[in-house]
Amino acid sequence: MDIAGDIRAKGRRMTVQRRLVLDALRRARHHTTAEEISRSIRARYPQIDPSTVYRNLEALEQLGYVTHTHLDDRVTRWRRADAEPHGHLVCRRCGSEQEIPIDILEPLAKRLRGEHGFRADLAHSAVVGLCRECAG
Amino acid sequence: MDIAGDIRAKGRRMTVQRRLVLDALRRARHHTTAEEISRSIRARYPQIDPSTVYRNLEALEQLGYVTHTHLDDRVTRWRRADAEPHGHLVCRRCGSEQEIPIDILEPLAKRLRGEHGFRADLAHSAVVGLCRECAG
DNA sequence: GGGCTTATCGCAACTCTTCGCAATAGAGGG
DNA sequence: CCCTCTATTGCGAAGAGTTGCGATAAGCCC
Repeated sequence: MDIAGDIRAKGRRMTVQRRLVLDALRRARHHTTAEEISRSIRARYPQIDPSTVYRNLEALEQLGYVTHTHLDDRVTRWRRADAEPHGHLVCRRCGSEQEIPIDILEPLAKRLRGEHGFRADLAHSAVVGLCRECAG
Repeated sequence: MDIAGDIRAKGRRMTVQRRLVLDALRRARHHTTAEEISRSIRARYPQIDPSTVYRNLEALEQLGYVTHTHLDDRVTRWRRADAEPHGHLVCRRCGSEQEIPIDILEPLAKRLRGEHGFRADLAHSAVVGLCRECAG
């Protein structure tokens, strides 16, 4: 697919900055933070302002190319939208993270939809608790 | 129960500032933010620094008197630990929040415990998605 | 009550993120 | 290729939360 053309078709523009943000997300293996992306871009292109990175992540999310997730801290994690969705378990004691298949969360999603008409996105936030080691 | 005595027994101290934070949480009906608590205290006692409020919330959480929750924004919500636990549904479009009985989330907690040895605290983070109205 | 130890405080500096605004530069049309 | 429109940018400043540090005062012992 032609991202640039698609973006233009939606009345938005493909700028150098936007492409750099997309590339940084492409290079990143896992979830990254805006601050990390900003630093990696500014290493080569110091003239690019952090606020531009923040705004582009938001714009790219609206356009459907990236999504964000919340682990247990207050930091927003970003990744490409075409990566496969999964859930997260985060230990509140040792901070360890593990990914889990999304279908484990499905029954709950189904129930929330049936009983509350609520379409849950259970990949959006991590499940917080105690991991096997910390629970003892 | 005597909170002051309990705190001292744990080698911590009961200060004026700590008591004010506890009182503010007691007055608050629902989840509040650190910033809100800080403002309400500083209205009467402007000499109390916001950082003191943040540090006290953290200390009181360690001591077991308060807990925090994450809704969909980056803001941490605080409440007394003795309030009854419940889950949250937050609509990512309209921002509406609703509370749900915690036992709806129980089956998932049980499964995560069985399959991953993970003790999930499903009241800790809100479930994000689309509410009935916004899902259409 | 006085002295001692150290948890806690207020302050100042700093980080991360957001916002308003004037300047810039994509993109479509002629 | 030039012109026009406006999405987007960089900058400066403000918000919100965190951290280091010297000063303060809570709690314990006598």
